[in-house]
Amino acid sequence: MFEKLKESIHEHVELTDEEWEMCKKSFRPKRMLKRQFLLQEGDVCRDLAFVEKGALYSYNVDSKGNQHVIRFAFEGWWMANLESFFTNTPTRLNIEVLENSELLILDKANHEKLLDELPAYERYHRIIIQNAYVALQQRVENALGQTAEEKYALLVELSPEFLNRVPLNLVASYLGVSPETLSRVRASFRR
Amino acid sequence: MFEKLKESIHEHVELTDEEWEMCKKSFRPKRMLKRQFLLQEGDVCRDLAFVEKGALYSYNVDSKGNQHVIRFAFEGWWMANLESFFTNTPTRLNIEVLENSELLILDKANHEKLLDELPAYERYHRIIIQNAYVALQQRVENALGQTAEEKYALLVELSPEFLNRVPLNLVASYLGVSPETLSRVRASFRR
DNA sequence: CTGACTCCTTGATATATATCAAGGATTTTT
DNA sequence: AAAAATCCTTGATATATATCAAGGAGTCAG
Repeated sequence: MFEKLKESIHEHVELTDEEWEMCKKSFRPKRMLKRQFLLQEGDVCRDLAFVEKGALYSYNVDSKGNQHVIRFAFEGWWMANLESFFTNTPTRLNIEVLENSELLILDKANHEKLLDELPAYERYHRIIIQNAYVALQQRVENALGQTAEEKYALLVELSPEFLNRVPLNLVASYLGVSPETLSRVRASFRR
Repeated sequence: MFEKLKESIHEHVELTDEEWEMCKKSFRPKRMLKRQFLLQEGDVCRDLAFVEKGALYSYNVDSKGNQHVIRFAFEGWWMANLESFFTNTPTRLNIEVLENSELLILDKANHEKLLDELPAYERYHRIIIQNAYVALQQRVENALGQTAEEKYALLVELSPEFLNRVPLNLVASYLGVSPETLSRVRASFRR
């Protein structure tokens, strides 16, 4: 139930057994079904979610009602809307369950307690957020000035796992192209 | 010479006078002129740069030779390529000086020393990177599914200071539109 | 098992933006 | 002071992609 979390933490920092126990106790397991919302637009994000099993995605809805996927999260990944979480403001993003999932939920009070009491957790969290920043910057780099075909080629190269687990209309949205355009690009790749 | 840095740190954490002295000593002041490179594609990024005065921007160059601006940095901001910095791999980004600048340079060894020896610095750095992540995510949200006009409107609302200090061809690049399109959008805003 | 729903693709057409070209104003360099 | 370079805008044309429409295959719910 905490395997992936333990693995993730140990990949970056070392915890004593007591520290690990304290850490574990701070999380609340939560099972969610496909299509359920972890977070909805207008709410304040009060938790960080770690994905033990399953998949989530975050998206916003524009003024015309179109969804735009910001991010996916699979096993071993964290998901939240950090802006809302840190500033206590209503979120503009929705977080929805893509596959039935087992999550570990860390609320703000426990997060801050761990930051105060476990220096290793502060370091772990800094590293996680650094890595998230780097991934997001790569996403920006891969989008600017690229054609739909170039975007798809980069996705195939860097994150082929998306294509196995995510419906293509969500992949298209994540890339910033229409589902029809993505279909045409995929067809041209098969030639 | 360290005013903005002190201000930035004190905005988030408290340092004793000794801690501040230790911190100050870790930075190396550097003056740079407009058009000089702080970092060039292919090099490994070995420093973090804090902007005391002036402006920088980072960009990549695509296969057709077009520049795509990823980020600007003004007084009080940090600039680096974090991917290269953390992984010791050659950078795909260039960092160039937009206005004559006074920078405070923190190399990796000093950065890690501060992380190890000053818990307040680790906390400060975590907060800085969190804020950077939030800003970058907002950039992604403001780009997906938006027309050129919507992108410009959001920029005017959220970062009007860019328009005062940055040539419009770089603003256009940052927004992912051509300079001509940006001109047309601006003309329609004046009506 | 059947009907409803979801997912994906393809064709036809519309459109937002890129590209190419040109010129004027301002700034920088000599 | 003059020449060169940079910055910005506008006009004309090209094109990548969106949009609308339709249909087939697979999955899910009843």
